[in-house]
Amino acid sequence: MREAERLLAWYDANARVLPWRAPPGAPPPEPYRVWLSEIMLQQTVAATVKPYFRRFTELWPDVHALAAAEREDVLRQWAGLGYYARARNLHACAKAVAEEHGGRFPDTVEGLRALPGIGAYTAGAIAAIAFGRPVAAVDGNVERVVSRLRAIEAPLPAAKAEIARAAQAMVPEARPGDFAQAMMDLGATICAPKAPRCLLCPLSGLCEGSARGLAASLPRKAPKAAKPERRGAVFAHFREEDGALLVVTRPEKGLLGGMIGLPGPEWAPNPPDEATLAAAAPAPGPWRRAEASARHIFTHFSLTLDVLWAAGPAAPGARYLPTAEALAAAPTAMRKAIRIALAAKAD
DNA sequence: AAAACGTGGAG
DNA sequence: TCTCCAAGTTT
Repeated sequence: MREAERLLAWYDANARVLPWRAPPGAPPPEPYRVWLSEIMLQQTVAATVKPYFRRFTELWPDVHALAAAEREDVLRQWAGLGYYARARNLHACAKAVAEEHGGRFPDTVEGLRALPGIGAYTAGAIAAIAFGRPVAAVDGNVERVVSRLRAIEAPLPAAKAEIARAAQAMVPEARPGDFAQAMMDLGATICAPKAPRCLLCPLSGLCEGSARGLAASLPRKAPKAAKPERRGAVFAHFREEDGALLVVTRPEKGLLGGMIGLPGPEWAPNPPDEATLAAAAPAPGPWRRAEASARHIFTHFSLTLDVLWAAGPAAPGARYLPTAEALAAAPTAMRKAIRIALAAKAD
């Protein structure tokens, strides 16, 4: 318990001020806001989340409002944040809470865990922060802090269970929500991945990793696979009357699922040949090739997208969006391609 | 159980 | 320019 007390004392003086957070010791924020922020924060730094959180809470102040929203609007507002399955699950979860739970989030780890998009970490975080349950919320920060504190040398992900047990053993009965956030703040600001600032750490005297000079090298991780290259092409078709851009909705599942994009052949190790290109063109052309290509790095592969553009009469049955709207609703990879098409057309 | 799934900031 | 990787979940 000594660890938790030190950490909470540090948190009382050093807690980051964040829009989804209550000050140390204050009553917790609404579960809806805790949940929304936790989903957005998955694999995403706080600074990136802030404007999205503000926008979502303005548009949809509670779970009923979000449940009643059009899914397309939710995805559009999420555009740019990445991991779009989160947005699809967010909407599904809002509907489940509104329709099956009377608009109230479950207040237990098990109940939360059953909702779409809520895994072990997020269930723990909501249970602790919104409902005061004495449970650990083990994210990347906590794995780092705990593996250093206990000098756990087994590599991730094998060490996950051991780390989770050690984390749970640290959770205090009082202020478990503040404790969870304190662990994350410590990991984000002091117990940093590369250069831990042990001199400023409230737990340094209790830290076995620091004592043994191991802190900066923990947690150990299995080496990651190399990133393959993929090539593709997209067609930017501008409707001649008004310059609106032809867009398609990407397949429901998979990469950028449900988001809008520019049409084009499937991405492959090699650039598409002429026949493949011709078969994928959404309108007659003639197509001009932009000088620049769009380059985008995804989690598990790198992509180079050639950009072909043309202006002409509307293709029958196609959807056209004003370019500003297309840009706003598109995921980043597609935004890059659209910008290149716009620049080429302006020349 | 390993792989799929985004993006941008830091060093 | 390049590597690392951040408040993970799903299949």
